[in-house]
Parts: sequence; structure tokens; C-alpha cells
Amino acid sequence: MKKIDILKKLRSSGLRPTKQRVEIAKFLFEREKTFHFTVESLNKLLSKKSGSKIALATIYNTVHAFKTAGHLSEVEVRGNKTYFDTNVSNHHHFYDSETSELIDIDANDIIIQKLPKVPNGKKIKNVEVFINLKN
Amino acid sequence: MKKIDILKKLRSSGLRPTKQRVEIAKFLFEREKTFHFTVESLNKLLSKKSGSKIALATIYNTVHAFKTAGHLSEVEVRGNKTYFDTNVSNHHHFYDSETSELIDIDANDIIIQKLPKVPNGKKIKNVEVFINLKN
DNA sequence: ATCTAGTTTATAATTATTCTAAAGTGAAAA
DNA sequence: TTTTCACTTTAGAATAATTATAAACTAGAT
Ligand SMILES: [Mn+2]
Ligand SMILES: [Mn+2]
Ligand SMILES: [Zn+2]
Ligand SMILES: [Zn+2]
Repeated sequence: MKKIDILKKLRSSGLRPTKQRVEIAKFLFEREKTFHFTVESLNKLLSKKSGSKIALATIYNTVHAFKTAGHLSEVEVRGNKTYFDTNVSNHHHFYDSETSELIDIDANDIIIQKLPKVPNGKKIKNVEVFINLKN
Repeated sequence: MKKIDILKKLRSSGLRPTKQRVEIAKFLFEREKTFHFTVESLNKLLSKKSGSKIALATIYNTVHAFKTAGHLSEVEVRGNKTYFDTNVSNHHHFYDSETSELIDIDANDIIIQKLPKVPNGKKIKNVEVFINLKN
């Protein structure tokens, strides 16, 4: 991902490209594979990578702005902390509770044959499949 | 559900049948349909029903003992608070984000035709399907 | 270069949950 | 029965994730 794309992500999130935000954005989006993280893990990885300690509030704010803009999604995982996901397409997850690790499943790799009838007056927004793993 | 069953639920959870625990257990298990709740909502409903204010710590402790004993399950829902479920069989959920309401889906009402290959050395513990609703 | 709206940050506040320790109680034993 | 004591309840403190605050800073327009 080019610097120009990073700047685009920031601008489209209503964020001016400050040093901190660019560092967070590059860390999140300059990668090949999906990245699943919590604010805590992101903070640790950022500190380790560049020594520069970005305030937690800035990380929360930036991550939330990206989420609101649709550049990050949120994944529900058992536990207290919120997980974020750089994969914003419609997809599913394996969850390995041994390692607390999320693994992407492409939407096309799961086919649901039978669905229940939807409650009156409601429509399906989306379907999420969560596969818990054990050893 | 008979009083004897309530006592059974308590004993099998390693809990002596005190006044508070019996009140909580009756409220949770003496009903026909599944009951989905948070500790906060349960607390409010219990207070409203009987005026007797059971300490929050007691509600947390009792609910957790039931969960550990397998008499309650936990459901992952977007948001900060933990949801519990009196339906401990394998099943799925609709989630109506307008009303923050969970609705049970029987396991047999969803058939998954194609599943992805599981990561090496891992097995599937269970599959949870979550259907988000909109109006 | 100056100015200002937007930003960062340390710190406080909030919220859900868990812990603690003192006072209370169920039920087994005497 | 009364005694006894391990188990309970409870109020309040502690913890942990997240959000709010407000003072010091800065990007970028002028
Ligand atoms: Mn969660
Ligand atoms: Mn949740
Ligand atoms: Zn993902
Ligand atoms: Zn349910």
C-alpha cells in the first residue's frame, strides 16, 4: 500500500495526516494479510516497532475513526476486549481460544443451505459465522 | 419447573439454596421460553418483581456458578455487556440491533452445506451463526 | 511568519466486572 | 433445641477497558 493510499484512508476518515496517525495507518494497512487486533495489542506492537509512545487516547480515536469510515471492522470475540479487523469485506472467522487468535474465512468458503424464517417486519442485515476451534 | 428442579439446579452448581439464590434461580428457570439477559437487566427485573434488592455481587456470583455448571450459556453480542442465555443447547441467534434483542434459532433451522478446511492440528468445537437484523 | 482549527496527551471519569472483608445464616452436630 | 462454623451476603473498594476533559501543541491555510 502506497503512501498516497494511507493519506486517502486518513482523509476519507476525516483525519488530517499527522505523524501519529500516519504511523498507525501505515502499521495497520501496509500489509498483505488481514490483521486482527485489540487496542492493547496494537499499542504494544506500535511501541515495540518505533519506540515512540503514542497516547492510548490517540489510538482509540484513530481506530474508531477508521471503523466509522469503514476502513476497519469490529469482530465479536468472547471476552472483555474489543477486536478490530483490517478485513472489511463480508467474511467469517475461526477462533482459536487456545491462542486467542482469529483466522479469516472467505465468505465463499461457507455456504448456508437452509435459513430460518426471519421475524415479521425484519430483514437480514448480514450473517456471521463463527467457528470455535479446539486441539 | 418444579421447586425440586430449582433445588437440583442449585445443588448441581455447588450452591446451597439460600433465599437469594432460590429467587434468582426461580426467576431464570421457571419459564417456558428462552430468556436472554445481562446482569444489569436481570438485576432490574428482580428488583422490580420483588422489591428485595439482592446485591449485585450475589447476582454475578450466582449467574457465573450456573454458567460454569452448564445451566446458562453466554452469548457474544456487540457491545460492552455480557449476555447470558437460559438455552444451553446448541443453537443460533437473530440479533435485532434496534431493540438489542436476541431471538433463538433452533440448530436444525440452519444447515451449513460447505465448510472451510480447518487449520492444521485443530478441530471444530462448535459453529455459531449470528444473523443481524434490520427493519 | 502568523494564525487557528484541529490534534495530542496526561489525566480524570465512567462502566462493567471482580475482589475483599466484615456481618449474617443454613444446616450439621451436640 | 442450641451451638457451631463453613458458607453467604453485602457494601464498598479495586480493576480494567474505554471515553471524556482540557491544556499544550501543530498542520496547513492565509
Ligand atoms: Mn467481545
Ligand atoms: Mn460482547
Ligand atoms: Zn477477519
Ligand atoms: Zn439463545
